[in-house]
Amino acid sequence: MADNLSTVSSANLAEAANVNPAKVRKDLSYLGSNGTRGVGYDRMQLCFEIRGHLGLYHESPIIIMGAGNLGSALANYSEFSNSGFYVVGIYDLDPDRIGTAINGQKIRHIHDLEADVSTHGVTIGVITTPPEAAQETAERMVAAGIQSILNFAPTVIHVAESVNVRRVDLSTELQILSYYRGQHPEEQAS
Amino acid sequence: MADNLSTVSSANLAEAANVNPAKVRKDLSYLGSNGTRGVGYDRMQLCFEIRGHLGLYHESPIIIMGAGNLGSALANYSEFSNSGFYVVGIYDLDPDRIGTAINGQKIRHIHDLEADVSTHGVTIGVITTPPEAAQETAERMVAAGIQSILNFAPTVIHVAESVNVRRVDLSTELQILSYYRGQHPEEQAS
DNA sequence: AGCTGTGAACATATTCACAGCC
DNA sequence: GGCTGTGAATATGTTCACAGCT
Repeated sequence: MADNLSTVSSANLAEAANVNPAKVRKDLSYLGSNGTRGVGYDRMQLCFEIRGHLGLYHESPIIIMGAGNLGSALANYSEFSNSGFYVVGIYDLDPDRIGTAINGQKIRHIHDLEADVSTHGVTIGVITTPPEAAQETAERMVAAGIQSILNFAPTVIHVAESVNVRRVDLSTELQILSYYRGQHPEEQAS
Repeated sequence: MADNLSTVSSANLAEAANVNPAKVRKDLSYLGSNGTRGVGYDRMQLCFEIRGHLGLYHESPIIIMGAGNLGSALANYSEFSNSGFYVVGIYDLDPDRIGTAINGQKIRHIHDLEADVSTHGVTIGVITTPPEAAQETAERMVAAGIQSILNFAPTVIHVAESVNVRRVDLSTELQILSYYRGQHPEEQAS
């Protein structure tokens, strides 16, 4: 790791990310050939290129559906601002929660959703509702104009094919760990 | 979907999970052949089989490192109890938080970690610390006897190969959505 | 007839290995 | 000499398609 300051090699990156150097090179090659043979990748150029490809130069507004513990945690998640996202609203049905502020964000009633989405041009929404409300919530989000959904509720939601859905299930993650424990001593990620 | 009550077909399951029926069958076949040709899978037997394979018949103790918003949210996450996990301790360094209770769970000082892990025989730990503390925390967990780590900190941690690590990065999830938006109208998950 | 279980076909992802450039 | 970029080789994952059981 005799680090040159302005440059980084696929081997360096691979070590940091716990992956194979060839994979780093192949993946980066899809963004165009930005490295210099015999030298490596220019750090700044690489950052620039990656951020560009991820669309992080325009900050994207997101909404959070459900102001329970997880929704509140996400509203406070400062990492989002470093990653090109900002929360424009947190929505709930519970009258006790509505109007309460989380990290400067007022919790809003779900009937403000449609207006907010169109005002701010939001296309990404996060579901942190209880599982039984997730499907209905998803449908309402889609109807309001949301195109991409990150679903933390432990349910599979069904929406139009054109809507992008990713599911993150915390229990499932633990179950996967639990399953691998003792069975496969190999690393599967990092 | 002419549902028989005690039996379920790979097509039923596939529809619910948004995947291909053949995949369901192939996956289930790894647990042994539990279906009946011409009929389907017996619901109860299937549940039993899957729970067994995931090791959910013995409840597993877990610990949570970091009592910030996310750690607190996880401590309250009721779905864990339905999935075979229970939280034996939440640990933090902040003196203002220690002793405070979250959902009946007292936040404990990190120096109780080693004793608690060995007393309860904990093998799974969750990291919800700030990123700069994650590596150190992971090392301490491993030294205490933790064998599987679920890492929510936006950092890649490096530990012995024998330790199972899964990373869940909330910003990355959004970035993936953001990347796919507009590019691939196909579904990638559910 | 209906549905599982699975080899074979296909698709995708990862790694190797080396030519080509600096 | 050192490191990228990439075809070819390998490994893994998914789907097809159908034989075989009920």
